[in-house]
Amino acid sequence: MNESSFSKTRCKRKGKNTLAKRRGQKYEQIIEAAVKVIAQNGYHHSQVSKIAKEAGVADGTIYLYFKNKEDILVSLFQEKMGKFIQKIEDELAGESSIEEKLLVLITMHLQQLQDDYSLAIVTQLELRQSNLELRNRINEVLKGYLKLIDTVILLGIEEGIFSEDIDVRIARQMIFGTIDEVVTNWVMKEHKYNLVLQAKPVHGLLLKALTK
Amino acid sequence: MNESSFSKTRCKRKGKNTLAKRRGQKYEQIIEAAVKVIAQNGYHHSQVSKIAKEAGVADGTIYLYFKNKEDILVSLFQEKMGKFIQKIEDELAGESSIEEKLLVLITMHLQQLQDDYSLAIVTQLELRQSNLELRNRINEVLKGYLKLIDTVILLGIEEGIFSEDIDVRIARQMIFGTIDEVVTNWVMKEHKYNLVLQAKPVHGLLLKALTK
Amino acid sequence: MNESSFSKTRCKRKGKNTLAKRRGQKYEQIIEAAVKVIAQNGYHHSQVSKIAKEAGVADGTIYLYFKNKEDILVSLFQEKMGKFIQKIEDELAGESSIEEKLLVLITMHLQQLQDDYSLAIVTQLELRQSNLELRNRINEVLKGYLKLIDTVILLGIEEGIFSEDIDVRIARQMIFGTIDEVVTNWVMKEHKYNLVLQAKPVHGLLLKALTK
Amino acid sequence: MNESSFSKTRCKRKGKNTLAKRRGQKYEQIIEAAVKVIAQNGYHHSQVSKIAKEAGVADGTIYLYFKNKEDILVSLFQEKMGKFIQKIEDELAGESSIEEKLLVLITMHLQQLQDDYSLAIVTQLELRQSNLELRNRINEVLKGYLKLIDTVILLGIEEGIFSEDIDVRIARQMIFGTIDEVVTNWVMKEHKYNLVLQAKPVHGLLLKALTK
DNA sequence: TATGAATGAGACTTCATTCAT
DNA sequence: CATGAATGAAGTCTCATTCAT
Repeated sequence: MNESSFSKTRCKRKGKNTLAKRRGQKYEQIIEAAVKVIAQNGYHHSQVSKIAKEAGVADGTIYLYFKNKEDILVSLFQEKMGKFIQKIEDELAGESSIEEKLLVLITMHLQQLQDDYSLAIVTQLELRQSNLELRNRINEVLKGYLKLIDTVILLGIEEGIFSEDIDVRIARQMIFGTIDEVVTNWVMKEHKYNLVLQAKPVHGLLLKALTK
Repeated sequence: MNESSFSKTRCKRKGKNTLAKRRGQKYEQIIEAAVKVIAQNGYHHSQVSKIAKEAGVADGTIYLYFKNKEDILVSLFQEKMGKFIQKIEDELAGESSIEEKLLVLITMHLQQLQDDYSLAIVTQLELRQSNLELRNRINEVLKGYLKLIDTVILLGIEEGIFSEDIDVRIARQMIFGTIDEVVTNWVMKEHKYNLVLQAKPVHGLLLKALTK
Repeated sequence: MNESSFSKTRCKRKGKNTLAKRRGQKYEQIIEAAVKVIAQNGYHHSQVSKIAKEAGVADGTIYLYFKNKEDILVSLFQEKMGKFIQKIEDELAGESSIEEKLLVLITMHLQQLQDDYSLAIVTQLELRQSNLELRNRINEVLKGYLKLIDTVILLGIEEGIFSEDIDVRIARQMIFGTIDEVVTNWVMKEHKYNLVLQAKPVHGLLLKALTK
Repeated sequence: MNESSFSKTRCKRKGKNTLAKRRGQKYEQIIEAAVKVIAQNGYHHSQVSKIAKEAGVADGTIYLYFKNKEDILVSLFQEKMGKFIQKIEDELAGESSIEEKLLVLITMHLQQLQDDYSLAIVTQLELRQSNLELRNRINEVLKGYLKLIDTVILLGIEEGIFSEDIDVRIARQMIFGTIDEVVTNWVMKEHKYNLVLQAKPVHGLLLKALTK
């Protein structure tokens, strides 16, 4: 994910052809199939028919659950990112010190992508191969995560641990940019090393940059 | 650019049409046209015919200078990135202190992309919409820049300014990831603010992270 | 046909679209359209779109039934030649004397092509405008016919009518080469005379060559 | 060659741009290059530029000696066939008996193509991949050879050796069709056996067909 | 004569989406 | 709800030919 995408908005549709049923079992099936197929074949070789086959449904069925192909991608990102953020938020709540909170954020970010390599490929590489419109929608989804990072930074400043001179936006871009870059490198190196082990040194550098 | 691409390799062409041609006026014309067209229309709407028209040459002429459409992109990146790095290297040579060197690197990176918004769009957004093979070739090109960053980090450690505990790879990922994220945000916000002004605060944070 | 092509092999298609489809009505439609279009316009001016239009289907539909353009040609040949041979075989079974069998073979060969001038153009002229790979596949199909000719020759020898000194391969090449040349000439002369009437004199010469 | 092509006619061209210079050294070079390139790469992969390169001339130079690409093919056939026929005619003159003449004709036909495998590929396979117009021009060239065959047949009848009931056209088609088929088979079998050795049995069959 | 860089028309094939069943 | 056969628009690349030098 680039720091440019994340949200919970859903396209509304009216009348009979609404996608109200988005919560069916097939909806999940298709999302999972999409992650798998895109991770395996790459964005440009992931035809709707291939996703449908992997999901065990007919091509046309896709369009009962998603407006179009792009909508699969955005929904995929929304689904996965929603859970991604939720987990981090839950974990953060249990920590008291700001240093711990930052470590947890970094660790959880790395952990979750290490645990789901297919998802990592999709978020770090394949999902970026999209047009501007799609990227903007993805950014809406990403915003939730960025706000979470902002919260941590602001809390650190409030508590007097982080310098009050810090430009929050830039600090957030540093945190997200660094972690994102670490993950992308890991993916491109075909995850040949332990990603979560990078959390400690990353935490060290970022904390040093932020603290008074 | 993702921290994953940069080099000087040139693809070979068969027969008479070899590298010699790449120095022709038309070669430059096509590269410039490609940057403009891709920045304007996005990667997926930049047909070869559109680039040819913008360059003022026939469609077929493109193929006298480039192996295929993808080759235009890679060459574009090589061409532009070669100059991009060269400028930074030149500027770095003039600075003595490591703090200044880091500031110059950040500033030049931001400056060059601010000065060429079309190029910024292409490197930050459009060029990432490529398949894995293309991305690997781009990464080769990017390597030169990453090595440059490594050089600065190692120098800082040598001089006793940066902590010797620093993991160079991670430090490099932080520096590149942060700057890259700053630029991408600027591009996605449609460059409504001065990008170079971000250099100072970015420098402040990164320097703080690295110094003993 | 050159003495070099004939078979029943079917190319495989991946996924759902397998041979089942080849029995659809559209499959036949496309084959018939291809014969007509190629006979009228020549191989090199028979675009897929033209064939699709003649068949009354969309361009893309062609690719649900055929792997590519070449596959239309091979399938066409297989389809038509299969019936061609079958008819001759059926007719031969009804004849007792070897002389009659040879006459039937010649007559049927000429008759069938005279009855379908479009097919004659395609087999004698257009289908030979293909690359080596295609020609080899066509030859596979043709083999069935050549074997049929061999059968007749061997029977003649067995029955003591044909000389046992005969080189079967050469005799077969004479029979096929002669009939093929007669048909090609008829086609190139724009079928201005009755082709079947050539059967008698051809039969006379060939029989004389073979008999003891 | 199909029994459908051969002549000495040359397209006339007027004014300065005439191809009067067709007898230059380069003319021969290009013809030889064309035979070699077409035999090696097949008709469809024999671009004008490839022939030019093989001939050691510039692409444009081709057009000083030939009207267009097709003209190279026709000229090639004319050149080669002219010599082909001449040789057979010369040889025939030395023979007295009609049986000997027929044997010489068959042998020479096979011999010349066996001696020049590149030419055999071109005449038996590649040259047939042409459009109707080209084929008609080639047939004009071939006529000379067919007339030669007719001459032998008529002589045989005159001398009372061949039956006077023979249809000369059909006899000629049998002779040419048989030899042509024998050669084509040899080429497609990648000339793995001695072609000239086929002359005797072919002669035996044809002579038997024709004699009283 | 000779060159060879430039031209530009032309076609195969893919694949997201629809809709009759 | 589900299907999957059918659609048809759209784009990359080749290569015969030209023409300024």
